[in-house]
Amino acid sequence: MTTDRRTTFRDIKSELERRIARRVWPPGATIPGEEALAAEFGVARATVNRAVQELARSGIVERKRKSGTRVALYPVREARLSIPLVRKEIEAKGAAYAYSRLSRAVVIAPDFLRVRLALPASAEVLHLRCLHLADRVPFQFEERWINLDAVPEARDEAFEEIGPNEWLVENAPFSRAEFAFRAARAGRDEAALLQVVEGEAVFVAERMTWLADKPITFVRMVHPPGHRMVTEI
Amino acid sequence: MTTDRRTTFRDIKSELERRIARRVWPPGATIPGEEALAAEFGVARATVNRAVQELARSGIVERKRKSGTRVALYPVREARLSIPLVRKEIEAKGAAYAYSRLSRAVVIAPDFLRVRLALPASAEVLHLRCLHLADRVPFQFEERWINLDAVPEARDEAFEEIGPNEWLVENAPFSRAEFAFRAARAGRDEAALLQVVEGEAVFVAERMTWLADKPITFVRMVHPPGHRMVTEI
DNA sequence: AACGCTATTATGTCTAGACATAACGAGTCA
DNA sequence: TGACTCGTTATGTCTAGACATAATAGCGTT
Repeated sequence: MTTDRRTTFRDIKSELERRIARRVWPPGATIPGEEALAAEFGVARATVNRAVQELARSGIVERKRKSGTRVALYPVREARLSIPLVRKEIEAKGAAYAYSRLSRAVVIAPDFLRVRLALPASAEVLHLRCLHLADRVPFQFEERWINLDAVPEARDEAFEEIGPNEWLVENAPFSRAEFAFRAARAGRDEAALLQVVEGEAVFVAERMTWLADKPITFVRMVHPPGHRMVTEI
Repeated sequence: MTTDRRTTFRDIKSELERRIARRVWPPGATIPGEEALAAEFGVARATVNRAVQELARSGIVERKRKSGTRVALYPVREARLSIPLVRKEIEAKGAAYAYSRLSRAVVIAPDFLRVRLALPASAEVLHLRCLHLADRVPFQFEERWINLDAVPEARDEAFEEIGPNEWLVENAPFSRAEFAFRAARAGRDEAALLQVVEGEAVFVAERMTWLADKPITFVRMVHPPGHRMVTEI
């Protein structure tokens, strides 16, 4: 006996995907309207709507009122890149996490930071340097600046037990963030901390965050060679 | 006269976001059920459902049947990383795009590829090496392998005018892709092609794609130093 | 105490129908 | 010819009600 469940929006979504993949509807073609698809699959229009909307969100089709829905010519594939806490990332690998604060100082924001975060002249920031280890091996060197005007509570935190990342997650929510990833050569300090040869290729991730247009923090995270940032569609 | 439109799921979503940001519901707290929120906002439960589901998708809350919805303790922030065609990427910068095929050969899949794509022994693949330039400056070195079992048409394409990326977009759709990003040191060949010093830190992006569990292609894209991959939330 | 069944509960999804809204095209008027 | 208006159409969203499903808590049995 077949378990004849009713058709879900998922069924419809994957059937539409299949047709697009098999070029029943080639790139650029307009696919039938929601009404027609609803009739074909024997479901309510809302169900078709949900299926097609999800396809649109993932960039496989493009929708426009009145014009209809068409298969995207150059699908802008979007990978979702999840950015967990370092600790979570390390624990997810099954490794033991360890954290160490290297230095902490309240300083006048250096020029490059003033420019990038649009800080006023002589703004005070908290400068932190930390190391995150996985199974006692250096995993990430973190260099962070926190805008003390936006997060004055940071002035009273030593960051000896808890990493700035985790502390900020709990104490300073952000509404907008900007990420950048690049390759760089390890400087003398970084190389020593990460226990690699000076000049080695390191993976650098930078992040700036804001809460309602007020800059919160800028962080540079340096990973030793071999580190891979992975994602999928 | 105020245009009193009715409350949409967007209104509800942003109100919930606001409450979470202002710690009306601190991290870890359980927020009211859909029924209760629907009553509060004076809307149908389906409307609340959509709002909360979108929050769940972006990682701000976590939902579980029976247990309810709670504010994520460590919100797994998800950046959307759009992966356009190289050509589009270069043109978007306002630079002139140029493409050049360096080599093309049908070969037995090398071991590392066989393993990564789970190809049978002695599977034939098309090996391509190409260069993409922005304003005559090397922008990306592309080394690609195409599974000829999955995409036999590739055997008849010279790839002298059109890049494998664009060709595949139009001729071999994929349903799943896996990306990896890392830093590496430029080998002798790569360095020469990208016109950088050997051993320089280059940004490497790798991508594997499948169509319904059938491996399509593996590509290694190497960018010269200075390249930044940027995204935001 | 350990196990397995059952009722309960919150979310997940579907339906049928309705109105809203963007965008195009045709017809109207200056 | 050009600007404006209005109807048409496909998608966008909401409602009210229903059933589905996962997960838990509590109960009873061994």
